[in-house]
Amino acid sequence: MKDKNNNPISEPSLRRLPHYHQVLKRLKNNGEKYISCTQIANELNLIPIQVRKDLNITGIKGSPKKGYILTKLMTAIEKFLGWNFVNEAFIVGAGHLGQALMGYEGFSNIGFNIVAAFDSSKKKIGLSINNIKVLDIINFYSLTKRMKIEIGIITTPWETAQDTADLMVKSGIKAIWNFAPIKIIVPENIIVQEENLAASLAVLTKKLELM
Amino acid sequence: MKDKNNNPISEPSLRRLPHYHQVLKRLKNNGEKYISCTQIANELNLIPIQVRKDLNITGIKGSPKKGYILTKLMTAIEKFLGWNFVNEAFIVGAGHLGQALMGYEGFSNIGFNIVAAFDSSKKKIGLSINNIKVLDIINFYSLTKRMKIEIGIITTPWETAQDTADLMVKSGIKAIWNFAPIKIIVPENIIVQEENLAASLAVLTKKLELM
DNA sequence: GTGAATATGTTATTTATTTTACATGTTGCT
DNA sequence: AGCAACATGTAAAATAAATAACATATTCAC
Repeated sequence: MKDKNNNPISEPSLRRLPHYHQVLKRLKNNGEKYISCTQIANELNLIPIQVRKDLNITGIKGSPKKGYILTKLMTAIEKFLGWNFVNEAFIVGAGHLGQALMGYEGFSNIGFNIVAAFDSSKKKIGLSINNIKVLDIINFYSLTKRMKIEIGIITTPWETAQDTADLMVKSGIKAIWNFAPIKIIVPENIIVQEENLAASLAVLTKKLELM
Repeated sequence: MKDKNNNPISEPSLRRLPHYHQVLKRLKNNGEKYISCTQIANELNLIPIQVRKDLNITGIKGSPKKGYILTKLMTAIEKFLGWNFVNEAFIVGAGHLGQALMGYEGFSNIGFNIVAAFDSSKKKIGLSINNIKVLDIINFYSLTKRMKIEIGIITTPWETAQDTADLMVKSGIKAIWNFAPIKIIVPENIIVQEENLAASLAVLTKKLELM
């Protein structure tokens, strides 16, 4: 991945940035003003150089011997990750997992907002979870178009996940966050982030077995 | 990562195996007997050579011109991933997300079983979700020891995630699946699988921004 | 039967990521 | 003021993963 200035951004680095931010938040409450890569690395069991390289992609500059100004660093990460403005999303599938995401308080801190949920089940339609209304899936297309929503979350059963993805693409969704346990196939200009529990579990149990 | 015979197993390969299995399941219902890497690759928008190399770590042998016997391949993946015997886990934190995991039907297909849940809130203790009882966290230590549970799932708020991890380590848990949005720190002989929504979202929104 | 087509399996190359090494710049102490 | 300590930033090396190239084997068509 390349940013606007053609500097490379590696996906692993991107994934680590929220961790750094979380550590900084804690250290800020301790009253620290400056923070060094070494300190962050110690907190997270990483090595300082990796932290330094990761932070470097946000454009932050530190001072030798002192490190980074904590608040400036936090702001740099927030800005780089786009947490300072809100990304709106629709979620399809108001089952257990969908409701868990709707109820997740942490999203507001990272500029993410689930605007509405959609389901096809009469039992779900009309519910309101954490102030997010569950609407009839029938309305997904028109509402997505009208509100220009660009992010779709799939929390349906696997049987309907691909159909949901197709609907999302047709409706103008540009990025899909897929929690269903199948890999969805979409045109290559659509961004997909797969969140597959079976995959994670495969890694965990294999490591356990080989211990 | 190395297997028992010192062959390398890459984590990305491991994560892709469940996807292959899911495709095979579908194709089996179509009545296919043989399946080639090319077909699997087409289904998943991958390239044949990657599929072939991934399948190779399971030890499966295919026939030139025909491919792999579908059922044998499925069995090989299942065996390699340990889906043929059951991994038991305890979950701590019976909130939205914890309940979503307890209610997730897909785990039984992949040899995973959440035996019991634990929480400290009087409101949660005593509940039963999908036949999984929510017990008092007070009993976690003794029950883990007695039942020799090796996998712990953390779905608590971030404030108590590290304490929960410490409790798990003290109780003899060997592998932790962490859904709390902080990186937990554990002794290096403990396996940790982090499931961080903010990290995934960072990747998704950054790609969207740079589109 | 013979050869073209196709799929596997192995080896080599390229690319991506992590780690190491080193040079530069500040601070704070004497 | 000068020097030691330490942290940043950049360049280079090592490792890991993805991709490409090639050789081998088997089926199917003629």
